Amino acid sequence: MAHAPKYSRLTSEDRRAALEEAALACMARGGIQEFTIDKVCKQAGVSRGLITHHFQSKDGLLVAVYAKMYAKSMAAIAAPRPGKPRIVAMIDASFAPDMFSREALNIWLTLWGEIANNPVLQAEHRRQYAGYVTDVTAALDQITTERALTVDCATLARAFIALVDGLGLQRCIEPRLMTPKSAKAACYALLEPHLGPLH
Amino acid sequence: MAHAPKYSRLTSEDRRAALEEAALACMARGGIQEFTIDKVCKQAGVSRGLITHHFQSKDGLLVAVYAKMYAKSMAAIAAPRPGKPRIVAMIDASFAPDMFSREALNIWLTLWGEIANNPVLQAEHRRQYAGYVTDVTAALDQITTERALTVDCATLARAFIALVDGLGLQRCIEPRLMTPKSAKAACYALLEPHLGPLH
DNA sequence: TGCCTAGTTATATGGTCGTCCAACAAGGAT
DNA sequence: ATCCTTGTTGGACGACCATATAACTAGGCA
Repeated sequence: MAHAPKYSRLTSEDRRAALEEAALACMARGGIQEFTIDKVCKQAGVSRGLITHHFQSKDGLLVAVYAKMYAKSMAAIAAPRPGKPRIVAMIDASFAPDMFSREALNIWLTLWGEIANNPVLQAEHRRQYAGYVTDVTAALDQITTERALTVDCATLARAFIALVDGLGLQRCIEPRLMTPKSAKAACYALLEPHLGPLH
Repeated sequence: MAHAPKYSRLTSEDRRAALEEAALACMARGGIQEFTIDKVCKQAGVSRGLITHHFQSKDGLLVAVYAKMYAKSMAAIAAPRPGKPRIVAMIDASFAPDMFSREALNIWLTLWGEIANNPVLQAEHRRQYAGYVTDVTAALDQITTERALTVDCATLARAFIALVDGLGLQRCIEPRLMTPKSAKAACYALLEPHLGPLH
């Protein structure tokens, strides 16, 4: 009788992805307090040593988690919606259930808190964030060129991003008081006076 | 020869205030990682047992710290500036050096992260936050009644608060890229299209 | 079938965490 | 000058933390 394997071996790539997802689940559940080696490994169903093996250190996992969260968000935001301006597609994506949930926003809030105090993560953030600003600016530029407006899109983009982050913060802290609908309305209240009607 | 005292005794009130200030200094320096009993007491120059004695638990200190930070901010925001509308005074205060510093904003970011995951602090937040929304709404109402405008001030207030928080978040993470000047400009870009010129 | 690589487990280690508690002493009251 | 309240000290305690390391084994390959 062949003995059943005590565990399954994954490729390095697959195991890394599984650990990153487990880490996201932990962060979503309880913020930085749940982001410990023990809890992430228990969440993933593996033993404690694997994080050191695949990510060298806890900071290494943290950077990978940030990169994964960033990639997910950018992919959702970049998805085009036929017939709609890019900025409208971005707004729709930003406040869709997957991204505007307490769980997802709790991950972002946790990561922000780490970025502010962890130099390693701060470096990773700098590397990624510029791309987001560029994308939003381009989406605003699309409108202003179509409509021959003279608006400082870079500045408006920074304000828009801050507003989206702030709305997410409030949603995370008190989901009942900040609905996707009112969040979207706040975005249009900022943009439409400068760009004209968007929807 | 009279022996020198080994330590000085403060009133319960004074010692509590000193410990709260020490906790704020720790949070400003390094977020939640620096907010430990050992580090706060070392910052205050007292021994470890005092926090339990004056606040019962670490959570008790956390709630007191939140209340103190909140009171400081509300006091700064509520200070009137002669000849200016209240909302302009609020904006000026929100982006003054004391409140728009990386240190102060790191405290807020830390507290937000805790509010999202700590039921005790969440309860304290609910108790305090409503007052802030009310104050901002009233400041906006002052303009709309003066100018006979029909604007949904409650909704605009929520958007304004989210924007201020988001601007603070960006300032905390990358102080160089978010100056007080550009932050104020973002606020006026949101409000003035709905209220008319404010400054 | 047997080997070998590399993914995985499990334990050890030294440090830090929050809380508890008994002893101590400062400084006002008498 | 002595007492007493209460603010304060500092060590004990068990739990948990991140990391290092040695032993184990799954599964591909020859």
